[in-house]
Amino acid sequence: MAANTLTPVTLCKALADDTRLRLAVLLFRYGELCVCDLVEALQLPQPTVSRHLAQLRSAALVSDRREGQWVHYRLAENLPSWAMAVLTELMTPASTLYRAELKRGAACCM
Amino acid sequence: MAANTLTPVTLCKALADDTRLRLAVLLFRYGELCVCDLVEALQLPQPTVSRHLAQLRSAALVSDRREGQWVHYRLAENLPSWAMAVLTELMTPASTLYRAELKRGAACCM
DNA sequence: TCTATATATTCGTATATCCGAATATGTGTA
DNA sequence: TACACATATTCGGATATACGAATATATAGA
Repeated sequence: MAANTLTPVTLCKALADDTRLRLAVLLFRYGELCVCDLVEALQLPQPTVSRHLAQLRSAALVSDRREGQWVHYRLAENLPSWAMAVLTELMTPASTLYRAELKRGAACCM
Repeated sequence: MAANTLTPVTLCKALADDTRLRLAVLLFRYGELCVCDLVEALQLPQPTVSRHLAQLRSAALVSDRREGQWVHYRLAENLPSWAMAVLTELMTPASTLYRAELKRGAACCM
């Protein structure tokens, strides 16, 4: 899983999975969340969430920051503007679909 | 390959392949093209192009129109506005990447 | 050091996806 | 009907991807 340059296809592949798109929606909405928040919001096993986060990371779509035992994920800071624009346009319909996740994402493990 | 409702994930899956994204770029740019134009522009075997077009069709992203021996493809007319917005944002970087295809796409089989 | 908690990775397997090659279908024309 | 051209589909195999289960790693605190 080599680190990729973000291209249109790379971005689409990264978001072409329900779990990863839901993760992206949560990070887009809340800015930064730790893995346990994401696990709780998505109601999926922790290894599943970690694996998908690793894919998003290898697509250069998100970055992580460790703080003690927790690892916080966020959308990559240096995202190309076109990628941010695509994400923004996807958020409108996705936020509607994933309302339940967004609700659960409001809680924080800290 | 059942006909899908267009969701954010469906759209991303449809565009998560180099060939299909190039097809989308061509159709976005030229409005309507027949299969032989697309084959010429992409420099790929005709069955390959047909198969990918079928996937785009089953994602409800494109529609086709037969005219004699030719079948013309275009972006679906009834595309949800969010999908058109996402496509529009993807076109900027994709058009840069796929300049050669766009150049070849200017020719028409008629 | 021992333990608990948070997160990441590996392994095995099931399923999906892509492609080339071959073939089928549809349409126009002689 | 026979043939040519445009397009679609099927088949078989290679590769990619997703998942559950188990395990490994990292950090904090007793």
